[in-house]
Amino acid sequence: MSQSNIPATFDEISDAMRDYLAEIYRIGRGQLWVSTTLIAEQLAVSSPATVRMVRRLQERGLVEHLPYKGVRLTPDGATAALLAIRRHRLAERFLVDVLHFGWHEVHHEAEVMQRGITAAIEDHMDALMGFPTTCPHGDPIPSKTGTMPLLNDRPLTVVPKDTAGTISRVKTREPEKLQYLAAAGIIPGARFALKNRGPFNGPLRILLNERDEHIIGSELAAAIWVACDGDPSAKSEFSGGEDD
Amino acid sequence: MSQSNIPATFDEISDAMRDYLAEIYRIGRGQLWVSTTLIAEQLAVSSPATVRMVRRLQERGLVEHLPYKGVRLTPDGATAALLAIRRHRLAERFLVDVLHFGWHEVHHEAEVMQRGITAAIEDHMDALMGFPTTCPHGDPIPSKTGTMPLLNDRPLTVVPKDTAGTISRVKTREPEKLQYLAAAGIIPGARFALKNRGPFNGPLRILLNERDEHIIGSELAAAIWVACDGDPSAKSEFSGGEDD
DNA sequence: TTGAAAACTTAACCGGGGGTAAAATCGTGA
DNA sequence: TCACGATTTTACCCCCGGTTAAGTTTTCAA
Repeated sequence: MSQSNIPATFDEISDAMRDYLAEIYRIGRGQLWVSTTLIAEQLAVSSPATVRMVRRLQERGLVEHLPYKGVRLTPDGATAALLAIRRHRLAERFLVDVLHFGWHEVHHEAEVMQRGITAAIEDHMDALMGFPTTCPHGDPIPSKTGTMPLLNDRPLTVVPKDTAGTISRVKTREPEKLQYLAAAGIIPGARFALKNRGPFNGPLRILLNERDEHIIGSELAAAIWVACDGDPSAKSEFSGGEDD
Repeated sequence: MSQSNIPATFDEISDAMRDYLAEIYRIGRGQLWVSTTLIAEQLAVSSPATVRMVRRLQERGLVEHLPYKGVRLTPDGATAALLAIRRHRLAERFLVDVLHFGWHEVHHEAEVMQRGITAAIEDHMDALMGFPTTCPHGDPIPSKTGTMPLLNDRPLTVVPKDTAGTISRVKTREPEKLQYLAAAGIIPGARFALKNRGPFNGPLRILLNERDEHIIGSELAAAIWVACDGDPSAKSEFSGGEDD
């Protein structure tokens, strides 16, 4: 019963509510208590707006709120959040694959585009693209039933020297960084091998696709997440993702 | 100056305002005085809601309102209306050509989809489809500068016997009719020749694409608009279109 | 331990967009 | 010409989602 009314909830709430839920999921990875002020900052609205919205979401049973402590998604809230994130990531994928946008410009466009996606349009987009499993930046696309595939990946910055694997995600929204990375070929799916690591968070030297060598500063490296060869391919505590 | 601020106006108004402007254009073909009650009926809202919106649009210089007489678009209002209609018809075309919807189901979907179209997305969609000039039902798509191409066509019901030409538009939103017509091949672009006309608004007999014969009742025929061979190819007082 | 700063919430207000009920106006037939 | 019915507008109400200003509560450092 809780299973069957899940899509109903999603359709009955406003775009703004979906935005808040998705942001709460993003910040707290679907589980943690999240501060209202942080939500407000991320959504670029005032704190009072957030507090009032949190109360509305609580009345609908989508979040729990402990005043002065934080907000946490209920199971229903998490499902709604995941369906919202699904639309966003599908939209990003669509903008890149079908409408030929650059991956650095899709975040904002997708935010607007989301509002124009009905269930039917979502299904047609999904089918046209062959049921993609990730957004252009590598973040997994939640299923239609509201479950998030888990990736077992980590930031390049914590990978030991002489490890090889595959670029899994690029966790930044900054267009300049995204453009630079795309030009360098550092995109999800590319093969990498970590050759060297400078001291004190120094630059990393990687071999890309067994061909090109790149030197990457730590700021950029922190945005690059990778799946290392030999690691099991699921279950990660970083599953939620910071972007999108 | 009035030319250059036209897109600015369009971006500064709400989705609801665009809906009202498009509806006023549709009813009055961009020129006539339109009753607030009629607008309300078409948009399925109350009269007071319409009157209040008309006041807002007037404050922005997009309509003129003579109380108890009616509403008329200003040049700026007409331009904004045409840009809204452009988005709607592009969305319909996109849903049919790219997302493989049936033409009978796109009207409502396009209404929602409109809200998610930015200027950039509009341009990419337009280019991907090769800059289409009509929506799937044959209505012309206004240009980016807000001008409506004129079609010189008329309802099949007023065409004389033994005339040949091309189906130009199908002016109905009823899914059943649209499905029937599509199955019969009566779609914009198809060739027709009017063979016979029954008395007293009786059924019409047409030859389609020089191959198939169809008998069409007057109700259906009223929805079929055609361009007859030999007619000049522009300038029509029916230019605005009743649907979409 | 306590008091100031920071974090968070409440209160009060605004505009957009929807509704109903009642008043105003228009047009027309007696 | 005048009164009645239909059309249209005004007056008030609702909720949503945003704001700033003014409290609370918590935290942290002296």
